[in-house]
Amino acid sequence: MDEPVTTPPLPPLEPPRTPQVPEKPSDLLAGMEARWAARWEADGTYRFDRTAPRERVFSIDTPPPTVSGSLHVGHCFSYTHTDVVARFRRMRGHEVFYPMGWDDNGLPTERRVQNYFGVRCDPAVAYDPDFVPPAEPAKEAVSISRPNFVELCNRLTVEDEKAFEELWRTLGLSVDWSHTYATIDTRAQRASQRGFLRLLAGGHVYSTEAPTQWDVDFQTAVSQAEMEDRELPGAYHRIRFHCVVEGEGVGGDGVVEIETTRPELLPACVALVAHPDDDRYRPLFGTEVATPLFGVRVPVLAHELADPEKGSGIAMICTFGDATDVTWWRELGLPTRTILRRDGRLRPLVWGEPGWEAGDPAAAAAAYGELEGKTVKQAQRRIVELLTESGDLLGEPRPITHPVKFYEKGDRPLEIVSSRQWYVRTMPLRDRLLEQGRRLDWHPAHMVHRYESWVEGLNGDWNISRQRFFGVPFPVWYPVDADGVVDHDHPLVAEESRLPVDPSTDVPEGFGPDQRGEPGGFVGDPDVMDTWATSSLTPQIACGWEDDPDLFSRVFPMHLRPQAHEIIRTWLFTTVVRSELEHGLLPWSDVAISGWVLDPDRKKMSKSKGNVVTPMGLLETNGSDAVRYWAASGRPGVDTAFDEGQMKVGRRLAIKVLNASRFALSRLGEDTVPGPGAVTAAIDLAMLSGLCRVVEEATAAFSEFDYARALERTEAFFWSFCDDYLELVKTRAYEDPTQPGPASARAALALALSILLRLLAPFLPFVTEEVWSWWHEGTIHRSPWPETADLPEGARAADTAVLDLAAELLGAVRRAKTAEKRSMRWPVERLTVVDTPERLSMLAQCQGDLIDAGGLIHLETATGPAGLTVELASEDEPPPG
RNA sequence: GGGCGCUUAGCUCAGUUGGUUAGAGCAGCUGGCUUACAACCAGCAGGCCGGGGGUUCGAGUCCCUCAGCGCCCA
Repeated sequence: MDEPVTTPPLPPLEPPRTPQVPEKPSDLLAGMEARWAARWEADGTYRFDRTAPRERVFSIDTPPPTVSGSLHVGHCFSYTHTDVVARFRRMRGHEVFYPMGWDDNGLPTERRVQNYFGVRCDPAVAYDPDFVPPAEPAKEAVSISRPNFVELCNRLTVEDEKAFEELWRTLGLSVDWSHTYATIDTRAQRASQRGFLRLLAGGHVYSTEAPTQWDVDFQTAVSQAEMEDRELPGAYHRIRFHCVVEGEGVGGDGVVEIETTRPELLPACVALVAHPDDDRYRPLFGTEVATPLFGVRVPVLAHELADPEKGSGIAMICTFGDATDVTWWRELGLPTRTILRRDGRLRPLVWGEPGWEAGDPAAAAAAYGELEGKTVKQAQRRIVELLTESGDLLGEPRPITHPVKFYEKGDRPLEIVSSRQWYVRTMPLRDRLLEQGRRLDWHPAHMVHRYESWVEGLNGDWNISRQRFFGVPFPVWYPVDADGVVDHDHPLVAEESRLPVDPSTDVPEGFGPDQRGEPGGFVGDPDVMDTWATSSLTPQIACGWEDDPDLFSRVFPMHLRPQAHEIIRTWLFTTVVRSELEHGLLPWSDVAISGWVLDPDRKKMSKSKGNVVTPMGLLETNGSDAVRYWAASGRPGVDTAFDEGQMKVGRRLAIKVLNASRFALSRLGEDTVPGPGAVTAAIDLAMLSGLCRVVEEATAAFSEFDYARALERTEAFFWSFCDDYLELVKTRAYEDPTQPGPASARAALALALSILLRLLAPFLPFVTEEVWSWWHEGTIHRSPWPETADLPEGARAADTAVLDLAAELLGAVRRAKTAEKRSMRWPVERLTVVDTPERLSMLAQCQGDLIDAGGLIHLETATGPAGLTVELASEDEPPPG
């Protein structure tokens, strides 16, 4: 997107009132999350103002969590990253559009419903309006109709969504809960179907019957994006084919030996293939050989993709063993011999019929009869025995390890079957998609490589048909001709105004329900869409595409897509595809990639580990601010170890904020809080000068989505502010407020605290809001992000040297006391400082504070080579007080 | 096979365009109940910056190379 993120003018900071400081602030920690969450909801603190002009809007394409998956600590981690950015932008004056979605569409929900209720969806079963699921899942799954199954899916996801919302509210996500969607809800279905129909009208989708990657357990097609390689043991089997014409073959012995890892596919063999330059096989090209056991005549052909180095250099082509088989089949114009059913078992065949001509049909049938009905694994074992008996298996199988394609959620290797599917034309778009991906601002920048290598490696169009039940149906029907043949080439599409439709119950325009499945009638498309076909439209769904044009014009294209890196090839990629095809635009300007949460052994946090420590338990034990602190310490894109120790550090920080605030605000007393102009003391200006730099750095880091850096800088400053500055000004701030020194200290305290609280507010929304409420009327989360202009001129001009010197000398005094095993209250008889005239003149500017904080009785200075002597008061001299 | 990232204290990590003596927190150790905070504070100790080579007045930082770990793609 070319449109820059602008910084709108900030609202003025509301003047503070007299602080009301609680006696023991840490008592407030219990129940703090619930208290403020309820208050923010009641006040509409995070409500999106939909009248805001587009220039002021910052919109976020929140990842919809898979609600049927388990809640785990990784959710708290990555969603906090987005939330701190959202809060920063809001304080910068943006109107933040931050909706929440629920991903309930698809297979994870189906699986959960099957296990939870003990049911199985069978589309052949009729709808039972009175169906009640078993109280306890029975051993044998109950078959129920698709509408009943979908009802159960909807019922369970509502419960799951409640658990997520509860977690998000407790964690303090500044989501606008009036803008939520679910990927299976009516709006999402309408958008998905409308999106599909637009693609169809634009010629960007097509349906075809083609070899497809198929999971035999889930019995659905899967797309390239859902596939993964797994290294599996296998074995090369050397098998002998017999030449049809005597005397041919390698060396004229009448045989050709191939090697294959899938001997069970021998009945599906349609050709042998070798490289065109391979001299061993060149004489055979154009001849025919017969498959062992089955005696089917297949040609020997040449193709560049045959690898002379692999096996014996000549391969058998089956329909279909792998993707290369598909390429050969297509490019060499080979016939199809399908032997696998969609459940992964070998189907019945009649040998001798067209396509299955065998030298000896009875023998072929006998051999095949040993395999029919078996799984590929079982069939492989048996055919190896048969080939051994016939003498066509040569030597022992040679074990190897090789990558095998799996569905990422599957347990058995994918098979390739021919079936009718809808495809989105992505291949012609590759260059354009690469270009668009590079125009995004990636955080961290190197994540663009994940996108590039994915797009460059695309090997086919995007299959969006899934043979499943809980999903968005395709809004199309197909005419059935007078002979009962379905015409897939002329789909009957739904009118956009009718969407969403379910073609299994709704009927196309101009037809009656009684014409379903009849000659001259219609049939509905039986499939549902790939979940990514819906999730790729989250910007459109969340922004109200077509349903709410006014909202859409203000929030789309969006500004930020936050997500994890493992779904760059799915969610991010498909969203870019859809936005390009529908709008010709990038869907967002910036992408922020979160890392993973690793367990202490540096492995990706597993579900079982995540379940041991529930995220809600973590929030309750440590407080949400503490968990957020841990999460925000993980830099963008960097995998981060699960570390409850870091949460304890966050907890300490949160408590420190409460206590330090109580201290600073209690100095301000009943009087008016002095304004920044009252800051005159050198050491106060030095402190504010340091804070000025922190404001600059935190703002710059946040603007680049580097929240971790912003936190680190702010936190480091805050601790030294507490340890040194507060100690140094403690006494002076108590003194007569009408005097310039005390007035300066109080003004500096008030200003620094106000700025520090606001810098910390995105990370620690609960304690900062708590403290803010002690002395301000409104919420801190809508107050302006601090700017250097808030600081007095003198502070911006000053450096931190005076404070650094005072802290250094105070440190020396503390060291001396610790070395003598004295309490910090023990008086110092004499501190002698020898240094340059410049340093001594700085010391003169802060010596009052140093004397008070160090308990110095005498401070002596001299010009000379730097040196320092601390003399503690003698032991017989009792400490004062 | 191609690519991306990581490797700094016992652990988790900062270290921006090369620039004083490499930092923080946790854990450890030694002390201290100090009028904001014992849910705290002060202090101490702890490093061949993965190995090797190079550029430079100067390298944790830049270049080359090797190794290990993780991931992406084929």
